[in-house]
Amino acid sequence: MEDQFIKAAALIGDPTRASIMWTLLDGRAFTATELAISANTSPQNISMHLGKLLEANLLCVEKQGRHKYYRFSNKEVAYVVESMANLIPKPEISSKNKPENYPPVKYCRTCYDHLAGKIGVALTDSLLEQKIIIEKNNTFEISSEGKKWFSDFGINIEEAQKQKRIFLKPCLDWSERRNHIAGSIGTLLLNKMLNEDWIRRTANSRAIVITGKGEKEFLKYFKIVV
Amino acid sequence: MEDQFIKAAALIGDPTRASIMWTLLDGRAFTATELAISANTSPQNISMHLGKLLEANLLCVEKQGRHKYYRFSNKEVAYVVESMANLIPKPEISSKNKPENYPPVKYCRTCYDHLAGKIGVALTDSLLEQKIIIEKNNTFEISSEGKKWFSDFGINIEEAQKQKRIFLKPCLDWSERRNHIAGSIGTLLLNKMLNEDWIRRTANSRAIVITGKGEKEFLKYFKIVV
DNA sequence: TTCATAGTTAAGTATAGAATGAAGTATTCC
DNA sequence: GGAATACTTCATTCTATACTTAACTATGAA
Repeated sequence: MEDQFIKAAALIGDPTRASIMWTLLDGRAFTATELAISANTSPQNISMHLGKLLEANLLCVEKQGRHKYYRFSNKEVAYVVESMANLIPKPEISSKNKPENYPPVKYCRTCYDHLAGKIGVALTDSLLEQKIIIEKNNTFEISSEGKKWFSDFGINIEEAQKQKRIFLKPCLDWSERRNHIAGSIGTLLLNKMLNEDWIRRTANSRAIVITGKGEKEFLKYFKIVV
Repeated sequence: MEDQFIKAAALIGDPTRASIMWTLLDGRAFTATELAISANTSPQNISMHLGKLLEANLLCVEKQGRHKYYRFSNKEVAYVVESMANLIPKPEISSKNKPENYPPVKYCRTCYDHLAGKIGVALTDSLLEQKIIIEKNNTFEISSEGKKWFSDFGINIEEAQKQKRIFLKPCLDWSERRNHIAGSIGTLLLNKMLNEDWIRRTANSRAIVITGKGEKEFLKYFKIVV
């Protein structure tokens, strides 16, 4: 048991492979070349490392033409990477270090498969404020008014509740260190916003950008000034 | 940000340091010598590695005479190690591989600071069965009868609820892959059982043993045949 | 068909950093 | 006091494995 644990740790512990995992935390699949670029190494080298991660079942791969798309093979792997990201000490935000000095990734990013960062926290605050969700013993619950709200918003709560994965759970975000909504509801909200073009993913980064439409909608639905 | 993540990953990724973390997952503090023995290496080497883990704030240390006791410096670190342990593939349990063939650690162990393994899962099942706790959207809640039960059992719910840390949360155990109760209630139950000598910790292992008294009490309170 | 791109495989090298050996400081116990 | 134990520091050695160079297959486009 212990030796298997050590193997898993060593696998993620190599700098190049850690860089791969960091990139994949985004939740999207990346090609070998993209991963080589973001890890700043050669294609041969990344190929070797991806081989090891595949072998250990930490990643899975999908072939599309001459491209190969790599992603985490399951949630458990993402949890490891997220929990490691959570170890990173929060940077001191003094009046000198204005938000503008930080990369946008800090303010609007996805956390594996849900919305995290400042926007995720603000969104959660707004849902709490509007009593759409309520906090109870460090978990979130959807209120009865909340159920109506989600349905109006275009998200089928009953459907989501049927899914196996945790329905509505808090996720301690490593950049904000505040709970925000993860779970299937988090995923549904994220997808809804992507589909409706409130937000767009950026290439090669876990950051997302808010569109003009998104700005208006965030204000309207969540009273969030972007 | 990424480089800090990579450093953290590399820190845990070294085999000797991973072994240290594995041992500390127990939740207890260990001396440098104990860690050297369990990691099967020299005192000098363990000292070097402990220095690095301290430097990175993954561990903290408490001096007691000529001994130095090392432990995780916070919950976040334990979460990383637990989530990594969770990656270990569950061994196939066929009729040939009888439970007896597995080391006791699998059946009765602590999970950082609460009761895990078969006994932890059985305990949780019993609490659910007796409607002391109820499952709701993948989280646990204490019923009103449950509050009385805990008070009779000698655990002050109101006091526990005041504590900052998560009060009652499920923990996916890596050996059983079943939810069981973690959080402050988990800790209180564990401590109660240790104090009342239902169970005892074993040296140099995360396993715990059940005492004769414990056997009777587990049967009486939880209908668990040990 | 030819060229370009995406990715892999294999053999050889280089180096980071883990382990070792020797020598030191504290602390406890007799 | 002296011996034993717990732990650390530093200089040196060693080695696992990440990375490189080179040659390969496979897909797609011109």
